[in-house]
Amino acid sequence: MEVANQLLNDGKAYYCYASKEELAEMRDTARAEGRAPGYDGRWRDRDPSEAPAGVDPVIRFKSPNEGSITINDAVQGDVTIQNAQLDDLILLRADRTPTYMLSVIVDDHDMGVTDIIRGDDHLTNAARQLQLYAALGWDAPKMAHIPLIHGPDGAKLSKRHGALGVEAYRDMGYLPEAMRNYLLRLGWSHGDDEIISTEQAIEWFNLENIGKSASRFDFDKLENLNGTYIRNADDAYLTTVIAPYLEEYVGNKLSAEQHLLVKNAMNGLKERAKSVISLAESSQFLIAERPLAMDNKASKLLTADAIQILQRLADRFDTLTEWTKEQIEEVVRVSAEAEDLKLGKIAQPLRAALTGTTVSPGIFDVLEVLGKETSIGRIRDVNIDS
RNA sequence: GUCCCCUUCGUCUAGUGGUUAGGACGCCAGAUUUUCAUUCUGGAAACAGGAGUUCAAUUCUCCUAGGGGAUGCCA
Repeated sequence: MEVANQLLNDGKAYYCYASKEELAEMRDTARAEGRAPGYDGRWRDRDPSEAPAGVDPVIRFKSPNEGSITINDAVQGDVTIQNAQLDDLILLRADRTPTYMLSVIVDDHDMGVTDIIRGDDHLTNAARQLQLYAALGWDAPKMAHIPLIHGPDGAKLSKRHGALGVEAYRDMGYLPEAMRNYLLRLGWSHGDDEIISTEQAIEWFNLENIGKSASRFDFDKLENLNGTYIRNADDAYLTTVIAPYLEEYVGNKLSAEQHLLVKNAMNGLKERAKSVISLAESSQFLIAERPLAMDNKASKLLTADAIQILQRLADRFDTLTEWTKEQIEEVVRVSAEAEDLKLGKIAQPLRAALTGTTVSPGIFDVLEVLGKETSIGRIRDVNIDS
């Protein structure tokens, strides 16, 4: 690369023939003596004519040994590092390819990058890069080094740990907007504000309010945030989001009617979901084939007595000419009275018959959304089963 | 080892030289309720420790401890 050659010509870089073994030895002795570890600069001023035969040299940067360099960081403040602490880094490898340190510098410069925001694990790199910028006579970009995010146990995030890509969080059922809100709040604040939309975040975000300490990833809070975003989300949008899960469940594409069915039930469904996954699961009963499979708790509710009561209820439903929530509720309440039962006693078995589970949106909503035919059909299915 | 950074409830955080140290998640209790949720009310819960500056320190300074990061012919 020309930049490396330019530094070479300016006497700001040099060839180094040190072997891997020598390097390891330098590190060991430096550590033993309590000095800064790293290359000791043995080829810094040596003439290339002394080079050992058959060794492809690397090109090292002749970094200043005296004084110090201070990084004017937008979040860390002024951080000063002694130049002596920084050894002569490699610019070009033995095979003439550039190292990361050289690449970023010239890339950023060529691309006209003005601001660098990255993890604070790059803080010492910043010092080295600043030296390089100075040697090249280039203006250094503004820098901001933000704290790292740790795993739930306080350890550094790793592949084993939860530092997964965004797709992983999507697959766990987190909405992108909830994820953004959570991450934003992790290390940055705007007073006591917690729920911050993406639009609001764009307007408010700044570097000054970024904290300096590392934070832990807390799934409980993420989940809570996810729940509130789901509750506030548009029904049609949520239906689209869970459609793929439902299609996997039924094994084929959702029909227009099924799609509509789910959308119509969404208002009650989203109220109790904390993730896209659980939302999809709680929606399954809507599009399930008759007869419904009962889960354990549901079948326990369907005693012989309960089933008889439900059949009588179904008969009453038959006589309805209008299938509206009000009509349905009226019939159920009247039935309960006629059977001398509390509403709950009839609502739970009914829920079991209609959904196959013990958990669902309000029972009248379920009835209405399912429609007269399906509702009565599912109730009668229960009779036949037993 | 050396260098750099960090430290307010369990977690994410607000905050000020004088506050009952605030909010959120979680937790506990209660209310509402056809299930589960939601919602509402109340509660427990923190300024890491030690010096110093000051009439007064959570807030300013120093030290200690603890945590994190960097120490590659990786990026």
